[in-house]
Amino acid sequence: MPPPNRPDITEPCRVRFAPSPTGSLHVGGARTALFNWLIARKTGGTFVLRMEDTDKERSTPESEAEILRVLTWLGLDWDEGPFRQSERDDVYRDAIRRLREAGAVYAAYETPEELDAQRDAARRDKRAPVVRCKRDYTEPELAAFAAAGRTPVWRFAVPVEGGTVIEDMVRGTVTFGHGNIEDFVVARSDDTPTYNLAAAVDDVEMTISHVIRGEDHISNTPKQMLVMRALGAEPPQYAHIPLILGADKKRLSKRHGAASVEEFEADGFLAEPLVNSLALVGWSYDDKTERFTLDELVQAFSVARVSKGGAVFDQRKTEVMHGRYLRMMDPQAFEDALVEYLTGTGFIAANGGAEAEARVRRSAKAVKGKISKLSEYHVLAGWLFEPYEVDPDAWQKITSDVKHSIQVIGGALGRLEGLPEWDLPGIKDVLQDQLHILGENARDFLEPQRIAVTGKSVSTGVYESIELCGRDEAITRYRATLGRLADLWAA
RNA sequence: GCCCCCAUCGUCUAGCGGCCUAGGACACUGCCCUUUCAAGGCGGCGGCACGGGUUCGAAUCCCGUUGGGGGUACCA
Repeated sequence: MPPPNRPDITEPCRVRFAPSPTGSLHVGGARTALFNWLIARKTGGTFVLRMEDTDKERSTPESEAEILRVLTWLGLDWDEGPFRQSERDDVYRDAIRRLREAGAVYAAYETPEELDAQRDAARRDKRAPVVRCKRDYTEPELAAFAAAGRTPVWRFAVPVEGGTVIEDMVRGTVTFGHGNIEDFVVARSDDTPTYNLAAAVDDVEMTISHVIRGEDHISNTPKQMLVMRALGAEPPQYAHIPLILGADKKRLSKRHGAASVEEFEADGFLAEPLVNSLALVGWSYDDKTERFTLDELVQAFSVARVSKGGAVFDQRKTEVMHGRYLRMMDPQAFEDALVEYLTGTGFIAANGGAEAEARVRRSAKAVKGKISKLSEYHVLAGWLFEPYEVDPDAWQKITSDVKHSIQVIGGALGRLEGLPEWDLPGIKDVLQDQLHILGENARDFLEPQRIAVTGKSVSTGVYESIELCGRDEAITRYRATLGRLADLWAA
């Protein structure tokens, strides 16, 4: 579409998705992965997957497995990796060694208290709370530290002058003055690398051409660029995409409801329409088009059209779009997806296995026209699996005008009993005819029928429900309802 | 506090100096439907944060204010 006046990626690129395996895949993370994947596929580039698990406390193999699983479920396949930073220690060690040789880093022995004091003092002075550590220890001092078992961290010696500028593909030129960047730690006292070191080294080492990541990383970017340059490498291009927000405009998190892809999956969302919705958070194609298949997204996506501002994730809209997707799906594909979902939730097993599956399959068509996510199946068709019972709210509706209900339900029952063939067209014919005879409007006539056969005020379509219920059961239900109504009328 | 970013209907957005009396989608709402409810169709409500510039002309460019967000660790 009308290409905005912003840089784009058109050449085959090497991009990466680098989550830390500390939980399930977040909607925000999924969207970052998606944007990277899309641009890789669009340009014929390479999508690299890298686990940033340098935090041994919080990283778990379960989380990694879950992230891989969800990425696969979403349809985002990777070309290289998953690499694990925890397995690349030698790479970082070597980088730190080179940094030391170049004089770009120094050993720092400050205690946490000393660091706090330094930052507090700066804050009181209304200056940036940056840490600059002592570098000119004497031999005896160093010997004393060693004797006391104190091991240093290695800090990057940030230049005192100047600044680092990012030519960001979505934000434009962003400059950070070196005076505001502290001498950040690149290696912990136990010799393990920190995020800023590992990420910088890996992006260089994996020859990443474009780093597309959340805006929350933008203040790390100058640090990583400094590391890269000290290592004699040119930084890649950067594109910092806006954060996904909750309704309160804060970064989307679990307290906003469903915040992980896993939760959407469990709630009966399908991957393709979910990806469609995810793509539309912080990106748009033009002033109208909103429906995209995965392939269409690959064609249409461009980083030049990524928006700058944070975007509230509208779950309601996601659901509505999802419902439309379901309605337009191939009937057989929908049926299979439904069965797969209900098998996964244990619904089918809990309701008798094969027999229940057959019933689900028979009801799929009727459900398809109204459902917006698969977890709603039980709302529409749950009655098919339960003993007949009229819900209180439905009973209230039907008894607000008992006489009318008896007339309408009784009339329909008579016609249904006389049906030679129990099929949808026949049921429809006969009920519509009855509707004519009674001179009713559809709503007043059909509502009681729904309740008579399903016991619910919300369900699959009336005609479909009657058909699905089966002749004997439907007639039994009609008679039961009519009986109760008659008792009420007599009283 | 300090650094960085952002700012069009409630929400997601189109818009890049005149096509804007600001377009679409979701939500909300009214009506229609002898296939009814949470389906569908047709309408309606609703926005350029504010103040200064620049310009013949600004939602679009510049400055400031206000508001929101992110960062500020031996987390990533």
